[in-house]
Amino acid sequence: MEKSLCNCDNCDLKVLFYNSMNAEEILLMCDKKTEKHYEKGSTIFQEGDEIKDFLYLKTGLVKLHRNGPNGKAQIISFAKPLDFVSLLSVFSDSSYNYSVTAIENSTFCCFNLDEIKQFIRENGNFAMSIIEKLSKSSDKIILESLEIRQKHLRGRIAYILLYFAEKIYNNYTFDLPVSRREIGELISMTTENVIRIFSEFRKDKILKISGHTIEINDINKLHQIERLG
Amino acid sequence: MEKSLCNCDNCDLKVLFYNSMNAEEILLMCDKKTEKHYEKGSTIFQEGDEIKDFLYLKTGLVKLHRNGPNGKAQIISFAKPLDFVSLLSVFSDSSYNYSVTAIENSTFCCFNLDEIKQFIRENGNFAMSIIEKLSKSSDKIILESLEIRQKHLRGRIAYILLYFAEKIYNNYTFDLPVSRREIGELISMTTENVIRIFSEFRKDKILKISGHTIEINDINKLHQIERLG
DNA sequence: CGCGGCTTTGATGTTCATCAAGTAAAGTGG
DNA sequence: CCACTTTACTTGATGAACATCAAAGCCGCG
Repeated sequence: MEKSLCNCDNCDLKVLFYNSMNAEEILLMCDKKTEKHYEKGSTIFQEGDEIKDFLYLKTGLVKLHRNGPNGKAQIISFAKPLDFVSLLSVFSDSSYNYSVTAIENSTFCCFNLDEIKQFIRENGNFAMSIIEKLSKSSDKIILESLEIRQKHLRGRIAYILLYFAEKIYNNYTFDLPVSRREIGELISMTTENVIRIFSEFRKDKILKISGHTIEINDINKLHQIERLG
Repeated sequence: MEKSLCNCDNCDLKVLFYNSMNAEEILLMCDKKTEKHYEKGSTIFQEGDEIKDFLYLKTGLVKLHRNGPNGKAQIISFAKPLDFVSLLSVFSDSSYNYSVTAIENSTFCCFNLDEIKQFIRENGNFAMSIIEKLSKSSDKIILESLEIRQKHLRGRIAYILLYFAEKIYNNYTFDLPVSRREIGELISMTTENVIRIFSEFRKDKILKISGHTIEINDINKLHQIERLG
């Protein structure tokens, strides 16, 4: 959790985030920003923590998760670089109603939330950018959750495999960054059934599996299962 | 779908929506606003329609819904007065990715979206109000969807009954504004099972049912089922 | 009156969670 | 480095939860 000033010259966020700022404003913002690094497996914040920062994932991969009232763990979403992480809660509550944990070593850009809010008030274009980004992020999570609710288990597994391949790694061969249990927590099914359906897909020659390494062999069939399952 | 200028003096939205405006700005906004009335059952807009307006539900009850890729209908959420209806899509897309239909006779306050966006740029406090409202609405929908995914059918029915009683009608006796099929579409289960579990709850003396009129007799038990089911 | 949509119940089979038991892999302390 | 513990993975058997199919009654509406 070392802290250091960010070198904004090489910062990918600039294009997106600083769209609406002039050079002077960028410098100002840059000065107030810190970078924080988290090791794989470490907790960024927990359900119930007070919201003081506005966080933006620069590198790595994290999971947003919570505990249901029945005690069952549930993963809300994964976030990859340039996704908001401060999404839910941040503008609607004073404390987080979900936790964030690093799945891979991750770096955050970290702003003071009050300063961000102040800047929203002062800079209309920045406000619109935030609204658009926030809106897109929410839409995506809502749509994904609705889709998963309509799918059978096979469809859900197809969905998550294509998600990793096409949205996260841009490659039909990849290393699963999460356990079978975590996949179950994300798409609302038991660990055993995650494994069972992986095996089915392997037997049907749709996948090659060795440990956490997945190779999707029959992309069309997987897409078909995803759509109809 | 009659149009008329809104009488802002008696408008409930003023407190919430115009929080950040001075008297002059309110008058300006008021001038540009129209009210639209929709009869029960009529369509406000459909999936794919271009987004030109910013809509706010003043009176009535509507459903936000969509069609899954498999062709199955799905209700995303109900919206009651003072809820945003222009929520999903509006700031993130150029066309709606869901439809809105009136469940009860409904009246909307209707603004031009571009003018709203312009006002967001010009008025920082208004921007923050919009962000907070948008954020709260999204959070609610996301959380509800996550909760439903973890519940068994009995828990889902308990959930939706308590939702109508406590969130919509503020009364443990109420008329269901929707069909059994629509309830199924909202909480992802078949019409038959909605009916079956209604019957179970009736046999267990938790409910009295006659047609669309529901009376919740055992509130504690229903809450318990909602939590653990 | 007849048609279509909503409601209800029962019978049936599929999908899925749970339980159990075993193997493999990964971390821990001596 | 090895014994030990824990956690992850895997498969099978079983029963519960759920969807589907079928049939019938009800009601509103043209």
